[in-house]
Amino acid sequence: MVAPAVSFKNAVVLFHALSDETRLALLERLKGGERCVCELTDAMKASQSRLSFHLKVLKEAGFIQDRREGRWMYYSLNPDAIEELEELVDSLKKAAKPAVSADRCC
Amino acid sequence: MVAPAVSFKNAVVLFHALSDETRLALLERLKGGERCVCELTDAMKASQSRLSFHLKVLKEAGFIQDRREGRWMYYSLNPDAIEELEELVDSLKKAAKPAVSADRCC
DNA sequence: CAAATAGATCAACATTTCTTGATGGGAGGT
DNA sequence: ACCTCCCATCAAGAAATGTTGATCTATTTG
Repeated sequence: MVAPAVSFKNAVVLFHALSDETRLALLERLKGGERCVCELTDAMKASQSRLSFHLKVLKEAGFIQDRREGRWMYYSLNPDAIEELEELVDSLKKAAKPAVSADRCC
Repeated sequence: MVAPAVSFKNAVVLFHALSDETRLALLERLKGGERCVCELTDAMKASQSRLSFHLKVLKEAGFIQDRREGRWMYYSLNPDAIEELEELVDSLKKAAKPAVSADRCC
């Protein structure tokens, strides 16, 4: 048994999290290391609640983690999710037979 | 010059195309080789116009190609797009410095 | 040419996602 | 205790996506 074939649900969550410019920009920032929300709102010119929303999407998809320190929240990348993503993309690559057209259709 | 940093647009299109169960299922099918639309509508139980819509999204993102043969349209995977996707995921991986927290924020 | 078939496209509606501004909660500072 | 700051959350509206059924186009067949 390799893949349930009907559980793309998780993949959908991952890809959806990446299907937004603001969120990709956030990840790009976080590649430089852990950042607190205020730094992020400054850097990208986005309202606080807007960023909070996107950070939540990224967090729920598993791409980032948060850590509280006093009144600041620090966000950082979670390497595990990126690995999971790699595996997904990898499995996409494994096409059975590139050009073999099915015998007959309709 | 490596990346414009403000042109995640293409990445967004790619990831968005993958952020849907129906579309992932379509790609999965196409991994078995070229398929005509009628085969796909049969296999996945989806209305013709719905599939047509999703195939269009995948095509515009570059993941699949179509080829006409008589009155049938055959769709197949486009390896180039998958490679492009791999590069994107790869660039996500290249975090500058994992844990180096920024000095001070707010 | 007419009828039939495969599939794209369109318009209307439903659903989801994003944005904004307001409110709330936890942590420090005084 | 009170005020302030950082941030999450909520509610309402705006915008983007997906669905459905109908129509249109291209192609083949008679």
